[in-house]
Amino acid sequence: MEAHAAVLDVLKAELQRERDLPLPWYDVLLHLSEAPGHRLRMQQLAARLVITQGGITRLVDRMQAAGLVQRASCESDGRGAYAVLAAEGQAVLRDAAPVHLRGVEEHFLAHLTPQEVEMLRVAMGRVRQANSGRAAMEGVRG
Amino acid sequence: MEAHAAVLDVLKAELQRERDLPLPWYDVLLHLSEAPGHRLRMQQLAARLVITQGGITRLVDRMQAAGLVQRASCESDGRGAYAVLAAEGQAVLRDAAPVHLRGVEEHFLAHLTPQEVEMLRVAMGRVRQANSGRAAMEGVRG
DNA sequence: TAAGATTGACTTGTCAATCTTT
DNA sequence: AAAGATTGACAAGTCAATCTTA
Repeated sequence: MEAHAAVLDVLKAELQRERDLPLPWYDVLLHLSEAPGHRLRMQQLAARLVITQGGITRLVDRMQAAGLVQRASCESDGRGAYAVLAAEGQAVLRDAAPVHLRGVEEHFLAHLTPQEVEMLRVAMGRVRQANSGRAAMEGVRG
Repeated sequence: MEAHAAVLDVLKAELQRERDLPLPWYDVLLHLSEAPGHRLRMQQLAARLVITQGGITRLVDRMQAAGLVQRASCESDGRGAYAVLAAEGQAVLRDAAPVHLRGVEEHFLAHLTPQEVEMLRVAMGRVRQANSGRAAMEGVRG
């Protein structure tokens, strides 16, 4: 827990200082850029960032106001909405990615052996899988 | 990152639901109970929780209002203040610990082999050490 | 009736300024 | 002058209620 918090604080401060970009914004841009059509449903995005529905609405609000993403309605489901990567968002991501990737390398990966990295990848994937979506199920036990 | 967020959300929700206790409060109680004299300077506590000075002041404020901790002045340094574990806080910790420990076992450790756990412990200790206190140093590079 | 998204009220933490003591 | 703690103003998320569409 402490390692996670410490690394994140460093990466967050670095991205903020060198590119004036909050880490959650980077995360949104990255996920959108990897998605087909550079777009994701609000729910999908919320799940990937592990935040709530209300949270993703407000986050996308701010990024839309800054011109980094746009909203688009969903043809197949009138209730749904897409968050779409804007051109400006793509540019910002391209600009920030090297900084962040170097940060991850320098402040995290550099302290681990390749074996540790691989084990971490596999083990954490297992943990993530087992716990995804569990917080939502209030009274459920098991 | 996603594994961390997912596990934490589950543990947080569990502790809140079954013992009506926020996870940061548990963390404070735990650190105080392990400290000599059941007390820690505000700074020490902030460092362990990886939050800011202002943040720890407010957190201790709330827990003091709830009767779980007390404040005490420091004899050796008139500027300093201690957060001290109160009797009620000790009771709350005793009551909540089994729930949380079972949660950690069930939602985290159960998905890892003993080898993975040990490697994680060592590797993350290294990462934590390398990154502790780095976020505070604004312009420093290296 | 339920699901997806949004909004209002609120909680909790951050940052920068301030106060006290060293 | 600097360090430890606190405070005011603010940022960003949560929860529960609401609106629209399925």
